[in-house]
Amino acid sequence: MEYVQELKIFENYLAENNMHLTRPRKVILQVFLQTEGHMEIEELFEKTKMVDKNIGRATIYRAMNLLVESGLAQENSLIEDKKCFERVYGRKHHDHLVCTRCKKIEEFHHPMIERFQEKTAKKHQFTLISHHMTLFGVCQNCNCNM
Amino acid sequence: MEYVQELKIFENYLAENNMHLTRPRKVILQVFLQTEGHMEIEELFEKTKMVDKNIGRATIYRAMNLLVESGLAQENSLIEDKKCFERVYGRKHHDHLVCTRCKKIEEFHHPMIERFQEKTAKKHQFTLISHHMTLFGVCQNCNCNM
DNA sequence: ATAATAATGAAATTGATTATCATTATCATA
DNA sequence: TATGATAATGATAATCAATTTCATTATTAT
Repeated sequence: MEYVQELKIFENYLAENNMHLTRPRKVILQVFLQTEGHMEIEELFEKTKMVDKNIGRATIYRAMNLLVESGLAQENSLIEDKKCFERVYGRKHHDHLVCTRCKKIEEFHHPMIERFQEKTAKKHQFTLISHHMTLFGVCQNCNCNM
Repeated sequence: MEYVQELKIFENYLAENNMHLTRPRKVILQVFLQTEGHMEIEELFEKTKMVDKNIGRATIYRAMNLLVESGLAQENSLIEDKKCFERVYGRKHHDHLVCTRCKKIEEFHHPMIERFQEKTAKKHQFTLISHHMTLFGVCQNCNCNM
């Protein structure tokens, strides 16, 4: 079994809340961890079906919420009107750059922006919890093929 | 009739697209312009009902899309799972700071952040079109009453 | 005034997500 | 390792915002 750390975190979270590490949850965790980048429910549903075709969509929704609550996953709102998840444990914080034509997603991190966000929050007397920042543009490839 | 500028912009946009400035559209524009801050469809629906109780929700949805397309309105995703609009014509660009407890929304503008966003896009060879940036935190008032 | 066409409102539809509920699985305890 | 209390599951129904459909009405160029 790979992803020992993540499994332990999930187990702990479940135990703390009197929940069980069931087979479907194990499968969903594995599929989630093995998927690169951003993923939608439907993609996870298709992939879990390969492993166990009995796992239903509702269970995916439920399990993904648990993964977010346990700190392993993060929900992004990159896609309009759809939930979208990505790994967060063991990965550095980053924001996103989305090509509005081909939908390609790139990640970036800008420490100065983060610092200014902190300062802005302080100036408004807010205790900063998190932020969403997404830049929308046209990538080089799409720019050339216009 | 107030908001001569805005009305002219809307009229132009409609004319350019072979669409008509109808009474419902006029009413919706007025209600939209007279509403401060951020508004949801339901709020606009209630307010237009005061002026003309026959205007339906579908017409509000359709008109708001036109207002966005004409550059008078902007759609924000501050509220999960719901459309949210605000005036954009004649107002300065700004981003948002949302209190996660009382849902209060404050506006801010940070030129340095904007500049770094530009630089980041350039570095990734993206032609920047727009961005979403929202900071989530707890406002002073909510912090005290915890 | 009158065609040609656009817009409307009511109702139906969509599509993602959540809730329900009977059944099944899990696990601490005996 | 059996048992019973409880949690989880999957199928299905329900929800809810948003969109589409469509017969009717309004608009505008002529």
